[in-house]
Amino acid sequence: MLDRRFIRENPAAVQAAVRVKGIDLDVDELLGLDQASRELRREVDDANTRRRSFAKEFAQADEATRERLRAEHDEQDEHLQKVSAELAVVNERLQALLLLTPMIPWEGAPVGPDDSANVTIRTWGTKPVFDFEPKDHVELLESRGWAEFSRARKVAGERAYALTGDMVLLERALLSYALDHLIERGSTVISVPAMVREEPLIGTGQFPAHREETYAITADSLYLAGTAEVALVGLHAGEILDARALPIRYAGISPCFRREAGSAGRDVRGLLRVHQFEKVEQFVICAADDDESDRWHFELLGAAEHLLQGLGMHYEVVECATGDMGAGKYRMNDINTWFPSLGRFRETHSCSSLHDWQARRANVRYRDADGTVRFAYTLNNTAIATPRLLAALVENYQTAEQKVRVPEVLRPYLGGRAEL
RNA sequence: GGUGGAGUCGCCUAGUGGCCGAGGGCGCACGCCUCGAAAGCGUGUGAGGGGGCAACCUCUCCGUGGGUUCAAAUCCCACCUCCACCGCCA
Repeated sequence: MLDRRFIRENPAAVQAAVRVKGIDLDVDELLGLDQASRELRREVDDANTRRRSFAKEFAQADEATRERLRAEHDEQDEHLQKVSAELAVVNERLQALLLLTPMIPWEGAPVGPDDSANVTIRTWGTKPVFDFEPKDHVELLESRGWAEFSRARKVAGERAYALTGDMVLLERALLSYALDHLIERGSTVISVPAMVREEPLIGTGQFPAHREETYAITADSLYLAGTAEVALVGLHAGEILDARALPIRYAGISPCFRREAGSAGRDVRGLLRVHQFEKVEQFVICAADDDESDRWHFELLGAAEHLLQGLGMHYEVVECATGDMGAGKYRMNDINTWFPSLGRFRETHSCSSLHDWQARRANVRYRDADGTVRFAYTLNNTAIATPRLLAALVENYQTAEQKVRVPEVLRPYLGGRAEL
């Protein structure tokens, strides 16, 4: 969400952002509503001023005068009611449009409608070379008895899965590896609610634009969050933080739920796109400073790369295009990890800077050293999302004997085992 | 699921219809005092919006949303959260 004043003063920049991000938003309507809202507000304010002085007068009047005043009041009150109602209508529509306003993207972001316009900015490592016919993760897991797919789908429908035996341990190892590394880098580990209210979903930006991607628990007016980010933003919603408390750095772990409504029929096989997964998410709330935000962006990205390098996984980092990054993002870098079975990279991480777009929605502020209250900046990045990364891992580390070699960094979490 | 209590400007608190357009204390900031500090004294100290070149004027917010009233922190209704107890329970 953008600042109303900013929109008023920079309509062309907002228009441009709407265009390159492919947002369905009528900026002219927004500007008109902003103007109308301010005019009506002025009228309501004036009416309230009169109402208040009227009450004073009434309190001091004698009974006869009061009778006369009551009649006057009805007229005034009617006007106030009418204007207030008009203002409420305008504000409701205005707020709905404001929630759709996009962050102005970084000027270096490739302009394009979707991820086809993303640009690879570096790659790390090399493709694994196999002297046998490698299996994809589904074949491998099934042949080793490491997963249940059709049985799980009997229980929970399409995209459901159950990990078995060593796969459970390997997944847990991946998560532990990520948590331990993020602690070392200075984050606070935190496990957060996966069931959340509507407010934090609006706060992060999932709602209203992506409502259909979220599971609703209607009986309790709760939703299943698609990422720990929702709770992490929500934790500090409405707060005015002390500048000395910043940056706040979290490593949040939670189950994540996604309806994948927009991807129906795609990647239905295996573990690539599932409705329920586990994720360690990096999240930062920092001061409203572009340079500082950039530093954290690369710190988060660096942490994710470090984890992948430790695992010895071949990956590429891409600069995401304006149409791919989402409304709230200032800048987004995805990391795509190599999947031998696909013969290509596939998104496993996403690092985003949102500047104050998210903090403004969630009302996360801080008091600067000079006493000024500002909206904070927020950033987030995947550390480990599994089972997608787990699938990549087993595909990359499979042997001719259908075993899986364990990367050095994970062995401490698996009782020192070098092979599964 | 049930019963009872509570939610006020960072923290604690006063406030049961108009004097609240919210008082006090703590904390914090600045000043005086001091060689320096502490103590003491003094001054200031919530957020958001609108108008004005400006000093300034003005509106909204006492958990949230409605309602009653000329007038609501205060009365009524619903909800949220916290605390205590009862029931159930991994």
